[in-house]
Amino acid sequence: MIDIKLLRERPDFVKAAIAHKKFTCDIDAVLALDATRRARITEAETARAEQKAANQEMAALKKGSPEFLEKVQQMKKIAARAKELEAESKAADEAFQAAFLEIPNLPDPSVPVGKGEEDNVVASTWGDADADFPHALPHFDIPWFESRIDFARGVKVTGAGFPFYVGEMARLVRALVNFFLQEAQENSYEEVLPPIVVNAESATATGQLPDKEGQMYVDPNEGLYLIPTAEVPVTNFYRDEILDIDQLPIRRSAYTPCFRREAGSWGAHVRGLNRLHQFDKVELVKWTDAESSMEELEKLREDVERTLQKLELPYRVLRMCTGDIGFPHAKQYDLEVFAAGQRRWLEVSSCSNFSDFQARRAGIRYRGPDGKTVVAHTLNGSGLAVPRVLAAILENNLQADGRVKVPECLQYWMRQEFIGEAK
RNA sequence: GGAGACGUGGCUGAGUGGCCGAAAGCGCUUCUUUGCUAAAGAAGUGAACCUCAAAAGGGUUCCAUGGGUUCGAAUCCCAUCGUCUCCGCCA
Repeated sequence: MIDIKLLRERPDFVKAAIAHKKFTCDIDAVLALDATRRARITEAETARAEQKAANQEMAALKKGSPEFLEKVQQMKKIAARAKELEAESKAADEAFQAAFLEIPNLPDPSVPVGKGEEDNVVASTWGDADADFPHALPHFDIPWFESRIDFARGVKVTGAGFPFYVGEMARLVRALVNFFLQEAQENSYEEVLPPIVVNAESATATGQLPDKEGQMYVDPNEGLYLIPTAEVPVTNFYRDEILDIDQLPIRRSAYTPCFRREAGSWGAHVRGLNRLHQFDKVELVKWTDAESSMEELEKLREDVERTLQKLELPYRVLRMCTGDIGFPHAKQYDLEVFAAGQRRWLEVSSCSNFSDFQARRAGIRYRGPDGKTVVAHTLNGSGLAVPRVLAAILENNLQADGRVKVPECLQYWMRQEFIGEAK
């Protein structure tokens, strides 16, 4: 949710700001609904105040006296009218809320204007994607790939997109998770191990509901959703709470499996590890005050970049354009590693500032220096998603002899320098 | 899963139909006194929304959540959720 006051006071500014986002909404209709709603609320509250005042008088009368009985008859009418107006005001409010929820967050002025993917700006690159990777292969073409990451048995046991990681590959995944968590800890993020199913309130607060319901796995018996990202439970940690400004910024990290139905997005470029229904990810989440979130976004991006650098994978940073940032996003960077076998850039992290948009939905506030409550800002970024990082490692580090060199930073957990030895 | 008890403000806890947004205590904030701290005293101390150009002020709502009864509900009824105790089951 954006700030309703801003919408009322500067509707043209809001319209202009979201004009370049890929979401459409009718600002004027929302404003009209807001006006109606406020009129209805005032009516209903006036009627209710009248009723309450009259009720006070009743309390002074003797019960059962003629005056009392007469008053009761009058009161019935007033009560009925108040009830009616209240229902109207509630309906008007719901209509407004529903429409208001459709308004996307305003992009930050620093976000490049653009229509879609093609207009994203490469902000920086690290490493040499043009270097010679003489032995690189798409990871799914490595001869031993299917014996270490077993898609066929995953299909048998669960379905497509749920592979088994076997032996040293399972250990490599675990090594990556450990490494990511350690990096997060070194960057002052406090680790949490959250629930991986959430209720509808949580999914709504972070913006998965109502729009992206089809992307989540649901348990209709309990009304619970498997999380598509740890962002959901972790951000909701402080839902409906008022924080102390001295606590901010709060930094948290969380490892979880993530579940995505990816309905409709199956097709080309999704072979192997490129897109899965279940994958592991370490997520970084921040809560900040209203002033410092942009600065914290840069720090968040730098934190993730350092981790990528330690893995020695070439990557690039994209400044996502207005047409490609998400619904709740004010600003977003995507980090993509270069997978030399496929010769493709794979998104491994998305670092985002939601400004106060998510926090307003989620009721996350803090008490400002003057004692007033202020809506907090929330941010998050992957730090990092495992399968695509794994894919890039397999492709880029493939040796002439068919083995894959384990990055230095993972050897502490792997206790071996190469994987993919002939079995 | 079965039986029972319970869910009130930051916390403890009163309140069983109108005078209750809610006693009292604790905590917290400010002030006074004091060389400092402590102690003592005084005042203040929830949120959301509507109204108001803004502030002040006024108003409405909120006693787990959602319905209902009633002129009137924290208080009565129903459902849901949660907590605790006992039993069963279980990693």
